[in-house]
Amino acid sequence: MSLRIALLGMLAAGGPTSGYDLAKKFDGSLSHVWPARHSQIYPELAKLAADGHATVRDEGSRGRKLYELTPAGRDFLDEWLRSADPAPKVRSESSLRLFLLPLLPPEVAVPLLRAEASRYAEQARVLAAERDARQPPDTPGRNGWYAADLGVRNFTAIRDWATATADHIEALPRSGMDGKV
Amino acid sequence: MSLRIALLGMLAAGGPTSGYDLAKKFDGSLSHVWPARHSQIYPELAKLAADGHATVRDEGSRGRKLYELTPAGRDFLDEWLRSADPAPKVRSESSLRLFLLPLLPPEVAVPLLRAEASRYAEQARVLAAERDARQPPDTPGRNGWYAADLGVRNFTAIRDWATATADHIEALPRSGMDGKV
DNA sequence: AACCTCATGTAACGGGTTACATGATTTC
DNA sequence: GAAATCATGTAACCCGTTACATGAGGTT
Repeated sequence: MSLRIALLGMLAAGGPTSGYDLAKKFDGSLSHVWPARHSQIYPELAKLAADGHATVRDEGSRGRKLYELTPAGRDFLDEWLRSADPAPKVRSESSLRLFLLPLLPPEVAVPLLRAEASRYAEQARVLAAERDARQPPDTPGRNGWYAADLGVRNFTAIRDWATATADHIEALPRSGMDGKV
Repeated sequence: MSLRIALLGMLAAGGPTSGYDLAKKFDGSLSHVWPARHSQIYPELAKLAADGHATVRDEGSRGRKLYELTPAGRDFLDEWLRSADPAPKVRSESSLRLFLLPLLPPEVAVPLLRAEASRYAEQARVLAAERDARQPPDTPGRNGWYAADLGVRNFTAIRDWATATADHIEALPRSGMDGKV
């Protein structure tokens, strides 16, 4: 379901869009939330059209197809957004790694945590620049300012955790057990 | 790969464990990072044993099998933790929803954002209590304090975003366009 | 005896990734 | 005219979810 929602959302936010351009969004801002490849996007767009949630508005050059959201698609999207799933699923390989890094011996874990901290700081910096390039929206939902702001806050929180955790491990008295077990 | 890593990590952190008990962890703290069901865990544990990354140390009553990490499994885990993937994948249905909420008309979006803010505040509160019940570890990697702390920071960041976004939308001058487009 | 929890497994299906495949247009 | 980019699609495989299935041991 989520891929469908993400596609409808992009069509709602950006107007008529081709599969090719949607794929670029899924490789950019959306990649931090719900990544997808063109091989998945094209078939899903076809299903969207079959279900009446989108229509092909134009066929441009090179076989380019512009998909447009239908009222039914918009309703479907709105309904999904209104009804909160109490236990939505998260699957994050990066958090899994952060989760487990403290298992390594301190002299290995600390530098890795510091490296992660600066990677996330950098990602936050880049996203913040993107966010600030767009000015804060005066029509809500337009132009992805809020989405970028969410990303910045997430990256910053992770950077803070990595720094605090590295500091904390570093401050521990050395034991002989090397963090094994 | 990630399921395997998560299993090895849990075996590294908790010593010999049964599939049944591992499944409970994947339903608890790990559910925010890498959820998994027993139907996926049991076959993967069998593969782990087949690949020499874990062994069945004991068979208890009721067919209970205690899996133990082997040195090869530990090496495999360490190697994975040391080598950072520059673009690790995240898939989060909840963030997707937050991402798209500002598409709704302000009078709908603002209450939903406030509801999300209090849900995340509550989640942060619960996790913080769990974290503080365990004291900060004096052996790194033990007892999941760092993991819980990461969760708290994430939830808090999202709550802050939802609040700030609701405030921001609320402060906008009313336009006639209802956030559609 | 009935019921609950512990404990492990399998099978069918759906969603996602990687790789394969093709052709049109633009740029050098 | 060669190469890069635009643009769409399909197929095989892997991973994850839901549902089905079974039995042991403890509780009332």
